[in-house]
Amino acid sequence: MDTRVLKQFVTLAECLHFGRASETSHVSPSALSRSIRRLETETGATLFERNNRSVELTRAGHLFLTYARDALGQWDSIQNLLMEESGELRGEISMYCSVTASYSFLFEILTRFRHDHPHVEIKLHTGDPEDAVARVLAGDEDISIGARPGRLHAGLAFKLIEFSPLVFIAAEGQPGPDARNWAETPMILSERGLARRRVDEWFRSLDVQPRIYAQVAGNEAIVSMVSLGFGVGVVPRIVLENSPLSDSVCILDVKPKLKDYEVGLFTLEKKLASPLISAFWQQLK
Amino acid sequence: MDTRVLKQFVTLAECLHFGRASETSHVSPSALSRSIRRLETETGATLFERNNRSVELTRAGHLFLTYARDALGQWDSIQNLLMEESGELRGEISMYCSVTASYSFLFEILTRFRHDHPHVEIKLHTGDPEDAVARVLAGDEDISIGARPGRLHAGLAFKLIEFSPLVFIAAEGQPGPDARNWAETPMILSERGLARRRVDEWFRSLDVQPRIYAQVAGNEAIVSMVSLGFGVGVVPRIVLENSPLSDSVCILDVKPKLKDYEVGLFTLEKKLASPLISAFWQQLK
DNA sequence: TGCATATATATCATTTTACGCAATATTTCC
DNA sequence: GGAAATATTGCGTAAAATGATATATATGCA
Repeated sequence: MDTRVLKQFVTLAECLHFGRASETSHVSPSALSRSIRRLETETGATLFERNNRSVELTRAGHLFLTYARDALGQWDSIQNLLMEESGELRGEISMYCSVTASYSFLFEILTRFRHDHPHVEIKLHTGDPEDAVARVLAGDEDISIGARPGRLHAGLAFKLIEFSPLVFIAAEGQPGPDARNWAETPMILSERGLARRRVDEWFRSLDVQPRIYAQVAGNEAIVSMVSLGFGVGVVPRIVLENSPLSDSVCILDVKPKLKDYEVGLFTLEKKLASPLISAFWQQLK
Repeated sequence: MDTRVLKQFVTLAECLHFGRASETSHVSPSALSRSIRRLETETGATLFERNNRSVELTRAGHLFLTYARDALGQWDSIQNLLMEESGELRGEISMYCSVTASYSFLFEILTRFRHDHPHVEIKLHTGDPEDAVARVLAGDEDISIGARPGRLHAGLAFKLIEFSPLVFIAAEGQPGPDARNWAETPMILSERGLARRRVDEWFRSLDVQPRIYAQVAGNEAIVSMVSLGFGVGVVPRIVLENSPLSDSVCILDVKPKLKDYEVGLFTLEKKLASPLISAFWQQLK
């Protein structure tokens, strides 16, 4: 069965933009354009009212969207049903995590999972772990790995893997923490996200205006810059433990300590109904 | 959307025979075999338990069959819904009738219908009109043309087009009916069907054992043989009216007359729910 | 047991279909 | 009025599906 066209249609109906929709669907814009056109000739209805500047669902398009969502849901259901029937899981899970995560615990998790369910394919995407929650919420990924934020978004499920202290690091051979003048220390920080918020708060509590040398995305980049002596950075300790540069930096004994990262898995609660996601989820712990 | 594979699956599930199923689906056996296999790898379940001698639905196959029927039904529904929405009919109707029917009233009917609904394709199959009812009942065709049988099968809808007398014909220049000795007249009759039953009954009422020269399928063949002087035949008059051989034969004034044929359209009552079939049906009258 | 038949599947050449890239046309914004 | 954005089309290529034929295997019958 060919569900791709239906998925493409739904994607386009949701973002109303051929370029973005084609990207999400992993096809070229021209291919998407032709798929939609084929669908339209096949149904005999115009599904999108579009000119070169805007895309809108027609009345018929709305009707078809309801159908498409339904049909895709039922296809999923029968897949799951047959899966249960055979007792063997099949399908695909998309994951998102940082490079560090993929090197450390993910490797072990995936090895075990692959052994138990050899027919489930894992599509792994790596990137800034600060996007972990957003990507799952947006539906871009089934599961992601990241740090638990203070408040969990409604409908979001979280499973703790381990605690990892958020530590200050400096290049090997820097002056000790007591001698440090924070207002003049060049800092290498995340552009955004949980780590950045915690550090900002930390400086506020000390009533110090930090001197920010660089704002970067991704913890690995922070370690690199710190090891080169550009300044002091803040990363989860687990990043250090998996970094080839860990010998070039040292952890500073800073007071007060930053709150530990709670590293774990995110997924949408509703996705736990899927046997695949559920199996992955259950296996942990 | 690709519904062909699902249709093929349902067909196979119903007849449990690759050869016949492939014929019904208008593909080669090898293509069907591969389609099913693809479906099986895709779902990860064995849908048919088969060796070179028998085909059976597995448990998973039954589940999938339910799904497939449902999915096809919903696809039909959305097609119909969009059709109503646009007010323009699209799709395909399969028809079955005799060559004579296609030459006579069908031409006019189709011309009109095609004008009103240019996007509806008519797949016309011709053959022995005695099969008209059976083919519709078997689901091979949406609509067929033939003579109304004495009792209408349950669920079968019939719409009268016109009455046509069932007449005895002989080659031009044969002796008149009064002089005829029925027991010795070579008869050219249908192998089976309504005409044959009526003729058999007619002979029985005369208490005569007919001398059957040939039994053929198709009224056109009867006219041919009669015109060549092989004997006396019985056909609906409409066949004569559309036959290039009509000048070579003459109608015998036989008593008692056979009951008129009620020529008309057949379809399944449930198919009248489809906008396409319904439109075709409504247009007549 | 062995041969003929039926029938699902594998092989291979061919046709059909889908795709991506680049070019095009059209709309909107400045 | 020009520039940027963006859906679409043409065209060459790659992939997929198909049909004809061959093959393997199971069944029935002598």
